Amino acid sequence: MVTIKDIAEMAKVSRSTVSRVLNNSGYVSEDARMRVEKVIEETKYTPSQHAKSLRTKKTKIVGVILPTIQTETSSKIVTGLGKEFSKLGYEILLANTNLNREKEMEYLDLLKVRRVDGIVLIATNTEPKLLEKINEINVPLVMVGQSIDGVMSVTYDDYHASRELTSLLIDKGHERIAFIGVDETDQAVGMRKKGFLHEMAAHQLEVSEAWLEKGIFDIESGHVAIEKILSNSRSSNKIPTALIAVTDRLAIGAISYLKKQGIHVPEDMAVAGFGASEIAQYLDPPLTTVDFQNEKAGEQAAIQLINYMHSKNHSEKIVLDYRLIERTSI
Amino acid sequence: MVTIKDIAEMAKVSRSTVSRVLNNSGYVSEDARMRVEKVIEETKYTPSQHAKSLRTKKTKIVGVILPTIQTETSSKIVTGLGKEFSKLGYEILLANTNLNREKEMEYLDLLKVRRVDGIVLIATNTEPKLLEKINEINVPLVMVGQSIDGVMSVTYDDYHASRELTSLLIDKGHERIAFIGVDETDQAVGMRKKGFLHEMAAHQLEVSEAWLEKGIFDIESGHVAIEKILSNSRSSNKIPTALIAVTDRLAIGAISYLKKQGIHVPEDMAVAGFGASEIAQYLDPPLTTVDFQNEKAGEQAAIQLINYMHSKNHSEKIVLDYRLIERTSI
DNA sequence: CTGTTAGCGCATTCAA
DNA sequence: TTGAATGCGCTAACAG
Repeated sequence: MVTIKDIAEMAKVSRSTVSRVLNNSGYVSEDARMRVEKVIEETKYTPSQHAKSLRTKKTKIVGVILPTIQTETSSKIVTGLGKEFSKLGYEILLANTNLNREKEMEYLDLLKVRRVDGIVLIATNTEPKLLEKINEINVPLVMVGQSIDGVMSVTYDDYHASRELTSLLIDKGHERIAFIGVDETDQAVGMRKKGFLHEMAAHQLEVSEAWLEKGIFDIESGHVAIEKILSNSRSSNKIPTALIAVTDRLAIGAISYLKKQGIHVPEDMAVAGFGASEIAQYLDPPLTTVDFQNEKAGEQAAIQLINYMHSKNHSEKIVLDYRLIERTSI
Repeated sequence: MVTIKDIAEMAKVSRSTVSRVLNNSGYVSEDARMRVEKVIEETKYTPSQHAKSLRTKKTKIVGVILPTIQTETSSKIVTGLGKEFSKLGYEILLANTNLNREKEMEYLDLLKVRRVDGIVLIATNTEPKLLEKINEINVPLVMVGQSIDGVMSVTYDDYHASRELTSLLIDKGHERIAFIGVDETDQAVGMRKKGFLHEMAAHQLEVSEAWLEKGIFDIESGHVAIEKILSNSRSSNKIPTALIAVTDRLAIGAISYLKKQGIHVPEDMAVAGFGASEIAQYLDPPLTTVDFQNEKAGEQAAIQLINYMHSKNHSEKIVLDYRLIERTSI
């Protein structure tokens, strides 16, 4: 591999001069610059970013830890991150935990070893051990989707979005509303449940335990959850007339089951989700959902991290706006 | 930042010894090892991968260039790649071109600058300029989804999958089949069209130009394409009874339009796609599609690249099997 | 405007 | 079993 030394010799200048033309820094005579550029062109020389990083202490790499890349949420966030980071010449080192929480910790260490300039953590929990590790590695870090005290973050307004969605359903005359949530260690998504419960309470509407189920983040579990809800509530004869699922995928799974059972959406049961997945509008019926602007979240997180790394002004916590998308599934 | 030198001093040994315990190489007395490990633990020392790379000429990073992360195809491939690479301690540097072809070239250079050990290119074209650049940078590289002579690759059997799908439709009595393709520079997807045309020809079935349209890789353009096909063919009174779209998303867009027009699927028009997207089975009606096993493609590509990098046996070209998934949309 | 020098953090001879 | 010395490829004073 050809190095800066080779270029220097071939162009009959010193390595410093080559470095100068490489980085456009300091004075270089037109003559010298030309010679150097010519040699670089001829040899197809590409400087080693590693050697450079070793000197400058900047890698221009940011690590992105995520639970899975196979959701629209994650991929949109990553797209947003990429847009902003690439503007400044940062590249993304991907750390996919595949929903394995221990790996979240491992990757934090690993990214430190890689000397990334910063880390974006698309987290699924807010356990104390996580905060501990974050402090230990001492690398600029921003969380997306979850929030911990003392850590920069970009989050969604899950709570109010959920209240508003619930309110919308109530306005439409629904009094028995079912809810499919997820594991409670996900605090952010937990706020969707809280918002739902509060809004119901605010309207003096009771929520039966029979209407509350949990799924994981796939379509199939939406299917399973609504099945349980129906069987739970059939005995009490209090069958819900509406359903809120914390993700579009859960909602899709639920709708699929309902259709198979001959239960019409929205006539027999209104259904709404969260996430504004691309597919939502093409479903039959089109799905009511909440747009959390994931791509924008990614962009904001990138900007926030960049500002921090460059010690510019940066906000500690950013809470993004949401947008209710009402469609005919309710 | 604490370095190997600090550790050496604190443990009262030389840097070489620290290096030895770090890499488990050479002889180290139990006593010395203990002291070093203790200090490492206390100081939370993490060795710099950059300095290490500079010496060893190995970065343990592979670059992945892709057109967009926001498709199931890409994200599944990346998941597959991640699985295999992480087993060997390789990390993934993500290079998202956002469908910008010039960036494909730029990233090839950039990854060279980063001294990645290898590159996975999820390509959308096979232009000569691309091959030129690949040869120029001279970094181990494997393509996924497309194939060029002299470049390692993992591809799908687009051609036969398409023929088989077409054949299935013909068996079901369809004689007028429409086809939504994409830009022809995508050779791989182009084979799906070729397979379709060949199978039709093999059955002496004519294909009207009016039934051939193109979309891009989103749902909306499926919508638009089928609209055109219908208006094209209405005049000739040869309205197709079936439709093949080269991706599930195109098919979904088409179905959405058909439903709005009161055209029933599959009674009035059978519809099939490619890609086996997760959503396909939950559609109404469930979509017939072709599973190309993208995650496996990612795994295979990773294995292939790793073998090449370690100069083990590796196959030049891998063609993956497909699986036809027949559902009630046809 | 340019070259000399030093050193980033580490692995790897070579001697001891 | 250990340490001293060297250099990976580059940037950044500093002196000229």
